Amino acid sequence: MLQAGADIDTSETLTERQQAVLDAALRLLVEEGDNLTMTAVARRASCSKETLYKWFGDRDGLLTATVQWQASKVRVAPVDRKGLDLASLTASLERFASDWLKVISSDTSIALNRVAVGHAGSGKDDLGAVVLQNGRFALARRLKPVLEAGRQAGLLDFEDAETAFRTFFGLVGRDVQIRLLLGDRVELTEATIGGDAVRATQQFLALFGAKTGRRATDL
Amino acid sequence: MLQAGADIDTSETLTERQQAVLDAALRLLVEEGDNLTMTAVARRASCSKETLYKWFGDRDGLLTATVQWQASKVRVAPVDRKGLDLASLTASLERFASDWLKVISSDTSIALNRVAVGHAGSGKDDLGAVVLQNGRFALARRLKPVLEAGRQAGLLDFEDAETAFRTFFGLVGRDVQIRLLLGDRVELTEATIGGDAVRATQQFLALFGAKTGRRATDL
DNA sequence: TCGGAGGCGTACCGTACGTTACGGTTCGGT
DNA sequence: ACCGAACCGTAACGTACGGTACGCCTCCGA
Repeated sequence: MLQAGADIDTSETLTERQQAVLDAALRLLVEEGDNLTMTAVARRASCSKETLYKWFGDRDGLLTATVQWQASKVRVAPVDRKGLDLASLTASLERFASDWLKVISSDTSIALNRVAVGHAGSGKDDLGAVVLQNGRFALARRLKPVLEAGRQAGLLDFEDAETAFRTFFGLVGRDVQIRLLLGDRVELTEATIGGDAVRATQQFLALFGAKTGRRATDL
Repeated sequence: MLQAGADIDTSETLTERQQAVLDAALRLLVEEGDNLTMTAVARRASCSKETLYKWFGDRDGLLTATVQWQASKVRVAPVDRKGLDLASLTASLERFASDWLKVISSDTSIALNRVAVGHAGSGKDDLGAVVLQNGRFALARRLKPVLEAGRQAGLLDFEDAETAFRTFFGLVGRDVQIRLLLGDRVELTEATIGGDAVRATQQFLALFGAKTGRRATDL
């Protein structure tokens, strides 16, 4: 399952300067992809290579630090589940879907996923694990409580929250992420994202909504 | 949309020997990922580097040739749509889902997608386009006629075949592909694949099936 | 005022790898 | 038997880049 300690805080023990360096590295990563050089990072960050190596060990260390730094920036607050009715549940789901689509279509997410996928092949570091933890698994951790609350409120009907989540994930993402990663220019405006969010939510409610007392299957 | 001439036949104008070389390169690609060297390919294929460069130009040429060679091997026959009823439609959809899951979880597919994703960042070649054409878009081309036939037979109800296909795609794949690409060890046995195939098909039919005259939304 | 720590810039080293060059060998055609 | 083309194996070249060493500057505490 590869959940091995990949979500350590790591947000602190980073001085201002180091964060600035990592931001520069991140920007460069978005522009250049995995073929960014230590020299380029040093130049962009206006620091010396020696400092890079002292702080981050080696190239892989810098990369993982960069990925974790970006991950630590997107921590969001959990949703409140008081007074849950169908409208608020729907709104929550739509918001999750919309946020998620915005994230995976952002330049930095695409760049980060690209390098992580590339590195996942020859397992020198665990960039893939880090990205997974702060991407797909973080989303699950945040969404599952909402789903459980919806079930307890009698609005949703499912047996396994994990399965329900994965279906929602599929309905929202569809082919978007792989197409973006492979370089396809998918047009994702605010409008289409919003439309996809409500569509996915409606489809999810059609499959797992409990109000009619009938559902498709959950197997 | 990036459909630019990426599905040229390219299956011929390849001598036996060249195909063997590409097979060796493919095997090496699965083992080593994108950090395979020309020397390694030459050694594995028992040919000289000079030959590699004469045949394929440069490293990128060899890589694209390899990807296209693999793509040309998976051409499958279209499904027959005579005598379509709910049972046969269901079977077709389940078969598509099952085949698709088997493909994306195969070692070679994962390796190919990894290098394509990696190369999609710095666009020197169009590996991403090739993979996309022979992956996601090829599946769409094969599945859409089935969906259309299902609609004409009064079994399915949707407005846009593309949208319906993308939903099916999402229901089948969910988070599997990105997790595999990122190095997560997803357990995909024959049994789970089969189960996922029927689950996705049932969910799809629940959303787009026309028999009850009611569908969720198609937006 | 001074000394040392931290950090910048840069030159340098070693190596891996893409690419080229070259001698030797096989093989089909004449 | 001979010629040339295709090809194998390998050596060699050039370069890019990861990693290190060093000189100099700045700042800060004593």
